[in-house]
Amino acid sequence: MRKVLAAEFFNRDTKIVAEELLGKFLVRKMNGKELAAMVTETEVYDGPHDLASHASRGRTPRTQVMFGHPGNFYVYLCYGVHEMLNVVTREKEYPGAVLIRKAILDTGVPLGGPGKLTKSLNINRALNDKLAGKASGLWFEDRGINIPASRIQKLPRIGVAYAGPIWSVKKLRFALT
DNA sequence: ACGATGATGAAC
DNA sequence: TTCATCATCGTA
Repeated sequence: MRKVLAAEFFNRDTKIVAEELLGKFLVRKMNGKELAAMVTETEVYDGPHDLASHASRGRTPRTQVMFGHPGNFYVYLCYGVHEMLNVVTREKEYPGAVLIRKAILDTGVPLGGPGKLTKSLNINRALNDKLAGKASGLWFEDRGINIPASRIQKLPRIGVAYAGPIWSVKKLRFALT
């Protein structure tokens, strides 16, 4: 079983999408070859009220992507150094996204940390606002792996202390054990 | 513990 | 146009 995830997969509750992306494969086409990595850690950035989300400051040239089409990538530069990969969730006009934080190559090599993951898979802002799919050279696949809820750990998000005492501690990071 | 490194958004 | 800030990582 090998099914490319389409836009409707992402047009759902952001937490559901973040949870269901665990065990799915992120596939990158690079110079004719396909590199596949199973997603093992995600983070939820959901809605205008989420003070950790870029969208909490409203629609800006950068964040408009989050208000856009579900299934599009949101890629931005972090700390002037690292490209961060997100997928947009929910219907148009509602800002939601899932940050892809970790994955493991089918060779067993872990891609740990969102900055290292994008570097390894040659992902950058050229993919910003592009639809996840074979046309863009980067997509998600369901390869039939079923993840039981007992294997999903819910933890606080990383690096969001600026979001304040409520939003910084919410357990919106999902990790596969 | 800290510096690299540059885009972003808000203020002036 | 300036300025503080930042969804990280490698080195110390």
